[in-house]
Amino acid sequence: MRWTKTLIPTLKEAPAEAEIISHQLLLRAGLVRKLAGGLYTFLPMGLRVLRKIEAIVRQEMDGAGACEVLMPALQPPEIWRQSGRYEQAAQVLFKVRDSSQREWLLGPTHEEVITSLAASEINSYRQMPVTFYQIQTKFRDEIRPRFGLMRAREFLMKDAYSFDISDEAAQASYQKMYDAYVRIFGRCGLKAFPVEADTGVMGGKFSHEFMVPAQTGECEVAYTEDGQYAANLEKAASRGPLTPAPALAEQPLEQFPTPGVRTIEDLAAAPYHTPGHLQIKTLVYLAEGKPVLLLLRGDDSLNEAKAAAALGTGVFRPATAEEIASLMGAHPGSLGAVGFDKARVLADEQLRGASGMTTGANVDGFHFRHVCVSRDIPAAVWKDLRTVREGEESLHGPPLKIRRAIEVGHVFKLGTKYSEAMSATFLGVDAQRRPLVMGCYGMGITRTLQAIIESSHDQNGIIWPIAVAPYAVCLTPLSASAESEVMQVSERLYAQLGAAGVEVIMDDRDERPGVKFKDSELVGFPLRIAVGEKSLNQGMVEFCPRGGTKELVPVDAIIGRTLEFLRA
RNA sequence: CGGGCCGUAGCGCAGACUGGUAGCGCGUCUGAAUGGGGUUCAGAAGGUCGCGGGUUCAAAUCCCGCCGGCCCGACCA
Repeated sequence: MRWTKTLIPTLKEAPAEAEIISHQLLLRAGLVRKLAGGLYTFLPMGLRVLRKIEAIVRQEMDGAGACEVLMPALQPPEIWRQSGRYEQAAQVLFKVRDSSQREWLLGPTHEEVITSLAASEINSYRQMPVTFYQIQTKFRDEIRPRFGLMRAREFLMKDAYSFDISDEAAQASYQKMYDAYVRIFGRCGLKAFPVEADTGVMGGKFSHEFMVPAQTGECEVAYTEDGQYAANLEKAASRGPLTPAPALAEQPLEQFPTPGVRTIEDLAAAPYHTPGHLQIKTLVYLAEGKPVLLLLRGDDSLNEAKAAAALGTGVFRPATAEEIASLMGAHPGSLGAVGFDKARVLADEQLRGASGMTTGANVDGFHFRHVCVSRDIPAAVWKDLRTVREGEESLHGPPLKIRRAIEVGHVFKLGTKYSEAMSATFLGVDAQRRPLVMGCYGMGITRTLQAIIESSHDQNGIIWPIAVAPYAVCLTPLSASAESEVMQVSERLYAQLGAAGVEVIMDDRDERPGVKFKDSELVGFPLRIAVGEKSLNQGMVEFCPRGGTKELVPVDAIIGRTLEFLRA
């Protein structure tokens, strides 16, 4: 490819809309352009990278025994009603109507479609195990598209779905995909690591997310340095807070006035001097419309993913101030569960056995002290509700650390959630009809592209791993005039590199060397071969690996040197 | 959906408070010089100042409404 024949609109300055470095570089290097919030056009360089990632994914999926299909992006709402996700996922579903006002959905994912396919086509245990995958544009009505391709409304995703006759067999399919993911991210030059994850709206038994460490990531991961444990913060568990819950001698419950106290901090300050870990925090939520109290230690914070699991539903929200007042008879700041029986009470495990605690008296301006949780709040059901904190002991001992990361893949062991809902069954060896046992395996292709940039760049631009670079080599003649020796040698090298199977782009623009150097580094080609008069006079051209050191190589040795570099 | 900020040339921004002929840098085009790290000089093109209404002799500027964008939060398969 010749630079003048393609479109690489590089930018000196980063557009104001780009907050994080990878988003800025996507735009500055001319990989994509925004059409509207969360909608991007892929320009030639960006598209080539996307295709490279896709090719790696296809190779590894095929290698893992999966077979490719392509499913419609437009889907009938009926199958989403069948699976129960029409309401569950309503917030992210794009809905459209055809000319006769019939409703359709733009698929955010394809469990329903593949399950309905499996329901009709897979009938016997002889047809399994089988795994299908597809690479498709998916749509999500994101509340807030953000960070370029990281959180877009339309994005490219690889999804795979496995079907098995039993849990054990499904586990094997899951493991194959898990292994394939490790290889895919490795080939993309990403240090992605698996973490235990919450299954969320997908449902299912358990799941792993593949995370790329990045300060700008939207996820938080708790892990131990020995590599034995890593989990999404939504899921992470520990042995509990560093300051243990008190187990003081029981004393009679005592109400005392606390005028003006609204927060945990207020009560921790003078004149009360009751630190957060000696307080009980009372949160009022509405789960599927019904009130429920969630109790935590004063210094702990609620983990909503765990709350969803404890409540058995994802449909819940904090109660409003008015709802709280009418239910409790008191306002936030003075709430408590002592003697309360008008709603379910879920208490965090850390409160089990706690005594000598302080909590709101459910009367504005008053609190209770000497609360013994088991004695005074007997209705409480114990659940894990808290978010772990850095430094706490992990379940196997070493302290937890927390870091931010980008989620690039998510694999789920689904079980029979979808197959049961959609009557996808098969006949086993014993002639018994059973639901298919499923797994699903998502990978954000466009997000992976951006994650590579986020984790591989310097102050001059992107540094593409060879495996996904738009072109492996940027051939850079430092003169554009066709008669010059520089250009003639460049043309010859261009032809020879092409013949040797090297993906090469020649910067044939009539630009000054500085401009060409800056652009090739911004776009991030792994290798630049500069042909200039100075070195050519000594029979040399310049071999400049991106981010490495320049060396002079004789003209007739450069093809060999290049092939050697690309193989390494 | 709540809170905050912003919409002026392709991009980045000034002008607004204090109303009075639309500006700067980058980019683009022309010419010249230059020719190994975003070079220099001269010239040019390019703007319904987001949209609608109001106040005023006069609105990019003040007021009201709408639309769009960004940030924080809620949400996130």
